[in-house]
Amino acid sequence: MASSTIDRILDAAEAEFAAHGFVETSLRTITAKAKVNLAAVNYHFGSKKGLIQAVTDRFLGPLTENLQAQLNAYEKAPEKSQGDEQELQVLLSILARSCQQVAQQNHHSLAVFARLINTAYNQSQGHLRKHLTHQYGASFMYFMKLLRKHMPPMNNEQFFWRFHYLLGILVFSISSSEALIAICEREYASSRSLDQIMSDIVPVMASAAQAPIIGES
Amino acid sequence: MASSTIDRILDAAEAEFAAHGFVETSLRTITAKAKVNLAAVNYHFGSKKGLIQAVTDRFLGPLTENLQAQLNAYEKAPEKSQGDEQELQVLLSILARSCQQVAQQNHHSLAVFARLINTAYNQSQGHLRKHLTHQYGASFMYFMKLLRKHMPPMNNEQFFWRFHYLLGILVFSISSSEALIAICEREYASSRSLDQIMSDIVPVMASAAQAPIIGES
DNA sequence: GGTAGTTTTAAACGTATGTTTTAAACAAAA
DNA sequence: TTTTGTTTAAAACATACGTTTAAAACTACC
Repeated sequence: MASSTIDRILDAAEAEFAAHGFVETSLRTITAKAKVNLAAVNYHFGSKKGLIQAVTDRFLGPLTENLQAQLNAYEKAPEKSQGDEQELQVLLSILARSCQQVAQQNHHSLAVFARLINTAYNQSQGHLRKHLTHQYGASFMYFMKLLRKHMPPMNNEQFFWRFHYLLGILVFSISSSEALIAICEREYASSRSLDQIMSDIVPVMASAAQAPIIGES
Repeated sequence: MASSTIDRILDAAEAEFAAHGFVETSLRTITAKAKVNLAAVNYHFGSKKGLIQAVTDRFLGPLTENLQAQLNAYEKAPEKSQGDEQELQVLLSILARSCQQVAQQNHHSLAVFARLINTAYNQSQGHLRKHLTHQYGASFMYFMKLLRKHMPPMNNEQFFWRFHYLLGILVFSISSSEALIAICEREYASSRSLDQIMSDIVPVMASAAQAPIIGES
């Protein structure tokens, strides 16, 4: 079947991208791992850039859906007046759980996702970032709106920055998780999973979200 | 003079590395910008990897010196019992100020530094990371020791993770600063400098540092 | 001023990359 | 079975890269 080739390419690409980044992995490595002809990538995805986009879209689509569903359930449930700290943790847990669930049930690599965000924000030009915000921005806007309700009062710009500081924790932790886990095992003889990291960062992000605003914009 | 060539290469490399990352910038771009022959890089630095290391060593050397000096002054000054929150902010401000000072007086790009850390932690192999920890680890260990005094009680492993969560805020903010500043100007018609970002993240990092420990290792 | 050591230069080398091409293999419909 | 459209295959293409080479230019010292 034709889709078998496409899927094998996507799976191999995702794994290699996660392990070595986008630029450092060649189409030849991917097609070799996928046991597919080299030209198949350009045939099915047009270009390497198209493949990268396909890999990330395959993850971000289900993620935004899952996130939206969980946020709807959250808003319906009348578990009010828990305090902002608790509420923030609930919301951030939802985000973390969404990432994990989607990654797990579709066998996706969270590291690819994190590196994509990283790459998107590191590009000065920002074509990838614009694609992401244009395609999936709305879903995350909704999440941000809910999050903001339980953060200290601040203007839009201040919230923009604060949110990206939180994002830094998430993105760095996930994209560095492989190295950090390796260090942890060598240094403390303790094994740690990505799931644990995702749980760990929730209270840390919640705390960071609640840090007082000092300067005026 | 010979050092002129070396310095011009280092300056050009730093600027290009900061703008486009390590892999995406070619030696030809660097040597063209430095107005230097292509072979000069391999002659003076041995390889591209050697150049990257030279660029980062040129920053990290002065940084650790500066940091050490400021930390010594901090420890001598008897400004005790300010509360952990305050003390954390003082320490993190010292780190931020060290980065800014060294970057400014030597005209270095902080973005290069941040991207280097990012790259170091994204490599599964981690040669760069091992070089960094071996070369400059001791200085930062000292900083971490001071920081830990004002954080919730936790074991070594928990502190290891928490510290890297904080690092995520710093690294992501700086390495994405160009994109974030551009978005901010377009979206909120407000100009923001990297100096302001460095000040902004101090209380956020302090808050994150103080987040309660929930799970047992 | 000549000589030894160092630096710069221009050119080439070898290789790895993304992409394109052309034909063959295949699938499904007539 | 023939035909038509789609997918796969092998090969070549063009280019960009890091690196090396060998000679020229330069510098400093005797």
